[in-house]
Order: sequence, then C-alpha cells, then structure tokens
Amino acid sequence: MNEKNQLARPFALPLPTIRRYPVYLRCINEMIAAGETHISSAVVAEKLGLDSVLARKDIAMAGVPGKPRRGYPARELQAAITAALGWDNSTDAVLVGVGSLGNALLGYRGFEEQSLSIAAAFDASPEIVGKTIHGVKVRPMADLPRLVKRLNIRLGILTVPNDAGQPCADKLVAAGIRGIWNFTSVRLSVPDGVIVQNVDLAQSLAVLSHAISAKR
Amino acid sequence: MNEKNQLARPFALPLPTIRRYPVYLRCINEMIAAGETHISSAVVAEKLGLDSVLARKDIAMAGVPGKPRRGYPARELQAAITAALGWDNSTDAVLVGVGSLGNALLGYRGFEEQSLSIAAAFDASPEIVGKTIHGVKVRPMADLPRLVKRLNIRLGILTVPNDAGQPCADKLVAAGIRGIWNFTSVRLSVPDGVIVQNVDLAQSLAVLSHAISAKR
DNA sequence: AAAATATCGCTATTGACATACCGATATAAA
DNA sequence: TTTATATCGGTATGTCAATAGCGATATTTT
Repeated sequence: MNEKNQLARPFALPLPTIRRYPVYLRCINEMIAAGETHISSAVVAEKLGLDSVLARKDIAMAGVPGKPRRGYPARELQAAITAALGWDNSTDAVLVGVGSLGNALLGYRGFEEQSLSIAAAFDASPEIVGKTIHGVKVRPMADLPRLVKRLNIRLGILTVPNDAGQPCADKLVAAGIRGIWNFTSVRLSVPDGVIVQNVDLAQSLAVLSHAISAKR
Repeated sequence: MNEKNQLARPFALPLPTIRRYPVYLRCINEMIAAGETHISSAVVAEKLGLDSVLARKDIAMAGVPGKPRRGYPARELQAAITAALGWDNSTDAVLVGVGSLGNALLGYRGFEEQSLSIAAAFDASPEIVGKTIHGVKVRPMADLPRLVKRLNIRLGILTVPNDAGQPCADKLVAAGIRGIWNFTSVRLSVPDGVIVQNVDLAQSLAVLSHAISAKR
C-alpha cells in the first residue's frame, strides 16, 4: 500500500512518541483484558486524556494498519508496540551503587512488566559487598568487567553518589555496556554508540518548586 | 503537560531553562567553593559540556546583570537562581505510599540541598502505619487532610501503586496541595492550579530499551 | 443498494526551543 | 591614551514536535 512507511520504519520513531508508548501499552493491555479485540485511537486518547490526533499519530507509527470504524487490531498493536520498545524479549541489566536508591530499585517490582531483570549488583563499599539484597548478591566492582562480558549485558543502572558517577560510567562503558540509566546528577560523557538516559530528581523537583513558589 | 499556562505570570522562565537550573547551580556552588567571585557563562558551559550560548541565555534569565570580561557576580547569581527555583526557603512535603520507592525517598539524603523536607508520610496498609521509617512516622490516610492543612503543606510526593494513584491524588488535592510529584505511571487528572510533575521510570526506560534493541 | 457516520491517514500550520550571528561594552594590554 | 579582546545582550534563523484541517474508506443503518 504505502512503501514510504515501510522504508522509514526502523528509526523514524520520534523520541516523544517512544516515551508515550509505555502509557499506550498499559492502556491497551487493560482494554485487551477487558475483552476488546479492536483499539480505537480516539478511545485511547479519551482514556489517557491526550489529544486524539496525537494518539492516532503515535499509534499509527507502530506500523499496524487500522481499519476505519473498527480501530486497530488489539493483539497486533500490542505486539508491535512491545516490540518497538524492545520489551518483547528479556533484557538483563547490572546495577552499580547499592545505596538507598539502588536498594530501592533492586526491590522494585514492576520491571518485569518491561522485561527488565537486574542480573547483578555492584558496590565499592566492602561493608555492602557480599550481602544479598532482595535476592541479588552484591559483588565488588572488580568483578564488573568479567561478569558483564560473560552474561553479555548491555544495560547498566547507575545509582552511585555524584562524584563516583563518571568513573563508574567509564567502567561500564569499558566493559561493553550499550546503555546507561543514569540516576546521578552528573552529566555523563560517553563515547558515541552508548546511550545515556538521565533520571535526575533534582531537575524534576525544580519545575515543581519553582511553580509552587512563583504562584502565591 | 499544560503547566505552561500557570507559569506565564511574573517570570516567563522557559521550562527547559528551569530544568537546567539545578545543574548550573551545582556548578556555581563548586566554583564559589573554589574561590571564584565571578562566573563566566562560557566557563560554566565548558564545565557542563553545554553550548555556550545556551548557558549564557539561561544564566541571563536569572536577572542578574553581568559584566563583560568579568562574568556574573557569583554570590548574586547563586542567590538569584536559588530563588528562581524556590529553594531559598524550606519547603515541607508529605509522602503518600511507603512501599519500596517511598521507603527509599524517605531515606534519601540529598533533598536538603533543595531545601525539601518530608514532614509526614502516609500509607493505607495497617501493617506499615505506626512504624517509623528513617525518622518519619507513618500515619494512616485518614490523618492526611488535617495534617496537610495544619502544616500548610503545598507539595505531595506520590509513591503508591498505580491503581491507587488517582484516588490518592484526589485526596491530596482536596487537602489543599498545590503540586504533586508523581512517581506512579498513571496520568493524573487534577484541577487547574495544581501542578503535576511526573517521574515515570517506565517512560525513561522505554527510550533506553528501544535504542538498545533497535541497534544490533 | 444507498446514505450516514466514525475512524484512519496525510499535509499544512503553529509554536517553542535551540542555534547562529552581530553589536555593545568593560577590562586589560600596549 | 589607545588598541585589543573577552564577555554580555539582543535579534534572526532553523528545527522538531504538537495541533489543526481535510480527504479517504470501511462499517453500519435504512
């Protein structure tokens, strides 16, 4: 029908669309659980409080053809979005830095939904190394390169103090990591080909506290 | 998503600028600690790996006049950015949902830098209510309205399971909260005037896992 | 079978932010 | 004193995503 879409598919997904995909996916899962066989973009938009055109465009980018008056086939759409997110097969990750935040992430149920499992945890402190936190044994940093290579792990979760951020990132990169989920406040410098996704609580809080303090 | 409307009143600070302010602030603090009395936007940009023009524009928006060849007066700039973020006087917050994530946030040292202190914590589970976590006593949900009003608290931290997200948000709003730091995956619907800032781990992870799985 | 309607899919416009460019000015050097 | 230079401040351009509008099409209804 339309060869343009086919050709442009693999990397044509805008970043904001990818960010919204988990939200759509959750909604679609709920609708399937409720017995729906077809998903209308308008209904999804309504449920999520999004603009109907935006939802339609995002969903259309998944590549599944929809039918007017029926919507998109539910299962196929679910599979396509799951695949686009890379959540269709399990991803192993290592976690570096078992402080309060690292501890919480180790205990966080909910990553399974995204097919993410933390295969190993590392810490520099001898007091923590050797302990088992939420079923994961904490190993010394020296073991990191070997383990990452042996298990062919591509994702690293960085939950160390700020001053250890860059050095630990370097170690992860050297071990062959492809993506870093960065929970520190430092801006990491990594070589091309390594992807960093920042979760900076300070940045997020900044917007809130500015808005709250500005309006009074 | 539509917080632009709220902030358009006294200071028209762009949202991305506000998000970058904590990063600048950290850098400025370090430079002051190193003995600098004047801050050059070019130096800040260099240190942070940002575009020099971007840093200059962001810093200029703080409202402190700088001098050519010298830079911006360090202390004044520090004070201005701190004030713009609303971090100049202490903000009290309540935390709702003492699960693994809520637990971690209660124990997280580092909010003091942003003048945020968690004044009270609430949970629906009778098993948790009454316990003291990291020095904060966990109270029943029924106490929320009274306490929020009495302490005049404006910020709520939402770390409950997804299905409890909207109901708890409603309770916070009813109690008079002005801003919600939303760690759930649900998109909250709140009345105008209440600001929601989402920290959705699933969204963040989506970008990473998509990128990692796409390139191979 | 024909009309009505809901939904998809495409293109154009808008708007916000980042980037680039250029002039102004204060400090330092000659 | 004069010249050079680094830095600030404003204006203009480009880019990307959100929004709006319109035509196409399949399903339902009469």
